[in-house]
Amino acid sequence: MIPYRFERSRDAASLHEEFDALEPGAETGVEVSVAGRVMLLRTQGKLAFGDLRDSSGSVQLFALSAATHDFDGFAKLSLGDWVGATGEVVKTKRGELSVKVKSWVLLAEARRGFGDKWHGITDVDTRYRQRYVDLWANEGSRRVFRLRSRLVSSMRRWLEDRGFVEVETPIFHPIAGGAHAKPFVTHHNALAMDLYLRIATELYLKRLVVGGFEKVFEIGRVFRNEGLSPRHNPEFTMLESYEAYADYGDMMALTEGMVVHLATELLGTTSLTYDGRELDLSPPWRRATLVELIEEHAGVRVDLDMPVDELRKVASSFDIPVEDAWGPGKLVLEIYEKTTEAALWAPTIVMDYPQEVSPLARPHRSKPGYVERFEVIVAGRELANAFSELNDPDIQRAAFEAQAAAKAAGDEEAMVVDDDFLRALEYGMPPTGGLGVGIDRLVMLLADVHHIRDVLLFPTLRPEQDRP
RNA sequence: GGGCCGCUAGCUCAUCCGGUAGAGCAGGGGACUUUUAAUCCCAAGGUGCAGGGUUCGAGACCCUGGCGGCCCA
Repeated sequence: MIPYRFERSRDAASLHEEFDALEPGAETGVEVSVAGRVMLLRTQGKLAFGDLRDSSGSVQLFALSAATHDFDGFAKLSLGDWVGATGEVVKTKRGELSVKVKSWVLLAEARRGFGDKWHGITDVDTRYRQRYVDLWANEGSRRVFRLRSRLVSSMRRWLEDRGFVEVETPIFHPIAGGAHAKPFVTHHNALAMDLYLRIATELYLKRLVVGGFEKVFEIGRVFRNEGLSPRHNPEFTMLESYEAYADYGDMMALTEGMVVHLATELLGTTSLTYDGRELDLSPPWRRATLVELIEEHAGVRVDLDMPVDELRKVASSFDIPVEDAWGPGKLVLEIYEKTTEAALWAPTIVMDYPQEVSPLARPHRSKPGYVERFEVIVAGRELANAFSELNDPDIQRAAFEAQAAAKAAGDEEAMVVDDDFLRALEYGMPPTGGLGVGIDRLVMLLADVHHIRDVLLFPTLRPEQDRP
C-alpha cells in the first residue's frame, strides 16, 4: 500500500552541508528521513547501496540485511522508484555520506525504465517531449531551468527595488500590435469575433503610463506565428518595462545595469563563455549608431538621404533580395542585419534606427528620419530593444497609417491603425522610455546554451504519432 | 521552402562489399557483508520509422511519405 504522505525531515543538500566533514566510518546517532528517486542501486549480498536523488541533490542509502526492514524488497527496487527512507546519518568506510536505512517505504513505482544510467537520454525528441525524463536523467537540463527560475525572480526583484510595478495585461487582443509579427488568431464564440494572441505587451503597458503608472513592467508570454529555429519558438517570454519622464538614454543605463546585475547575482561574474568564446558583459557597453556600425562592418557609408536607387544597389551587392516597396529606412536596416548584426559579439548598444521601420518610437531630437531607438546585440543576437516612446498622437497615427499601407501592399507583419491606443495618447502620455528584453535569449546567454528549446520546458513540437 | 545527416532491443550504440541482427546498460533469475557506472554467472529481449520497388535474397540499394537534427533562405 502506497502511503498518502511521507514525513521528510531533511533533503540531500542539507545533509551534505552538515555532515560532509565527517571521517569515513563515522556514526552520528542522528536519525533522519529522506525521500526521492532511486537513481542507482548496487547490491552486494547482505548489503545494498542506493543513490537517492531529490530536488536538492543526492545522498546514498545504505541498507544491511541485519538492520534494514524488508531488506530483500529494498534490494529489488527499480531505478526510478520513489522511496522514503529513515535511518541514521553515517559515513561509510569509503567515505560516502549515507543514510543507514532502518525503514523505508515505496512512494511510487517507476513502471517505465529510466534509460541508460551512464549516457542518459540524448535523443532530442524524447528530451523535449518527455521533459520529465530529461530532467531526471540530465543534470545539465535541471541546471538550466533552475537558472531560468532564479533569473526571472531576480529580474522581478531588481525592477521592484527601483519602484517598478508589475502588471498583467490581456493576452487576447482585438488588434495585434506592438511588434512586426504575424499573430495567431482564435475565436470568441459569445462575442462572435476573432481575437489575436498578443505579439507584444507594449501598447497596453503604454496605456497604463497614460493612466499614471509611472514605472510599470510585465514579464509575459507572447505569441508569434512564425517558424521554429534555434532562436525562435512560437511562444516565448518578454520583459517589457516603461518609465515615465525617461528617454532611451535612461533605458540604456537600465538595460546595462539589469543585465550586469543578473549575471553577477546568478553566475558571480560578468566574464562568460558562450559557444566556446569569451564574452565579457562588464560595463560600459559599447555605444555606436547603426550607420557607424554598418560602415565598420560592411565598409559602406549609408544614410537615409542617399538616393533610394543607390541604397538598393548597396543592398543588392550584399545579396539582399530587395523589394520595390522598401524605402531608405528598410534598406538600411536590411543592410545592417545582413552585414553587421551577427558580427557584433561583445555587448553593443546599436543606436538610432530609421523612423520608417520603427513606428512606435519617437523621432530623434536632432537627426531627421531617425528615431531614438536602440537594440542591444550580444553574441550576434538581439537581446533588447528600446526607445524613447512616441507620445505624439498625430505622428503615431501617421506611422500607423504607413504601416497599414504596407500591410495592404502585402507585408503580413505590418501593423494596423489602433484607434483605441491613439485615443489613449490623446489623453496625454508623458515622455517615456520603454524597454523589451527577450527572457529566453537572456537565459540562453547566461546558461551557455544555443537552442531556444533548451531553455523552454515544453517547446513547441509537432505532435508525435503512434507512440504511446 | 532548399541541401545534407539521422531513425536498429526500454536506453546508448554496432552490424564492413546485399546473405534474414549484436553489445553495454536497464528489466528477470542467481552469487557476493562497505559499494561508487560495483563485479561475476544464467536466461530473455527486435514489425530494423512506414509504405512501395530492385533482387534468388534488403536493416543495408532505389522511390515516396513521417519524425528529428544541422546548414541555407
